[in-house]
Amino acid sequence: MAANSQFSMAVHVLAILARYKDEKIKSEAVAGSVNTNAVVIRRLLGQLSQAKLVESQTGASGGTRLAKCPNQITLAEIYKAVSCGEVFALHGKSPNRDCPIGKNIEAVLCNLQKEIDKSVGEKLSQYTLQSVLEIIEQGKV
Amino acid sequence: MAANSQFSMAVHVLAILARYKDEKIKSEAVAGSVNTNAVVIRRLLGQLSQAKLVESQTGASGGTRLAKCPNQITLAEIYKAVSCGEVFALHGKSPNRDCPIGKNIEAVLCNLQKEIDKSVGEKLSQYTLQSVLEIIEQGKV
DNA sequence: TGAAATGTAACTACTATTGTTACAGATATG
DNA sequence: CATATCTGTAACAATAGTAGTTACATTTCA
Repeated sequence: MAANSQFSMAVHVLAILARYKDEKIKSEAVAGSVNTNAVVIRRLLGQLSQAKLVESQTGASGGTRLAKCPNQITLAEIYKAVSCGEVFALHGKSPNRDCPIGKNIEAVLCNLQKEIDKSVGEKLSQYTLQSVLEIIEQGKV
Repeated sequence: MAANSQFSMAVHVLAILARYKDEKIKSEAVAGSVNTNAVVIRRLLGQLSQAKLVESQTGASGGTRLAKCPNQITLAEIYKAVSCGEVFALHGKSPNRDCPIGKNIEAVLCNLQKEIDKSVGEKLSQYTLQSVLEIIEQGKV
């Protein structure tokens, strides 16, 4: 259970907030749907809050709600907010610069990485939270 | 150093094999360029061998060479061969099916995951090992 | 036969994620 | 104002995946 599922959880959490967007939702309630611990949810909400996607209120009768309309939040923003990192990682250690390949491979891979990330971002921006919610509520995929 | 850099290493390794494609290269030599241990390279070559991208020969004067021409190997094949997994992971625990969102979110995310993976695959198939090698050898990116 | 190479198992070290407990701080409400 | 309630966050354990390393069986050439 070490694979990064923050994006999945984030979409789940935001879909709940979108579904009940006139209410402030408690982290405990969200945790019940996601089936995890409330602290895990609050950690995630912290990232989404920094990205200005949600607003939280502390204290009694506090909770969290969306900071923007569901149709103004794209999946790309969510992905970026939880910074899942890159699709693939570069070398841990630097390649040997005495080798003609090792000398230049990093720059090439780095550019490729950017290109892939951009491509993922473009695909994800085709969906808004609203559109995802609608698909979920229709119950058909 | 826990991030998955197998794809990066695989491209590096295959670029070397492509650069010297008339010779059998020893894992020790490849490890020298990648700046890692020869066993790490052999593990990687094992995956590439299963994907029929390389051929290895055991024994004295053994080594590894490409099983196909560099212009017949796309980065998508390489990515698939080292199975970096998906761009994002689904929930670890199953969501609560008593919640209208939790009930359907998995199917939606699963479909989205497939779509993103397909999009990455399409982008990666735009590049062949040959084209990457040329970029590397030009020394400019 | 022996040297040299791959293939692979086993182990350690490191890192990231998740889950959990604990508690400080904020706030609505009686 | 006092208290119950909720968020924010620190600290720690458990789990798992990657990389690095050692060791050794197996294969093959000379």
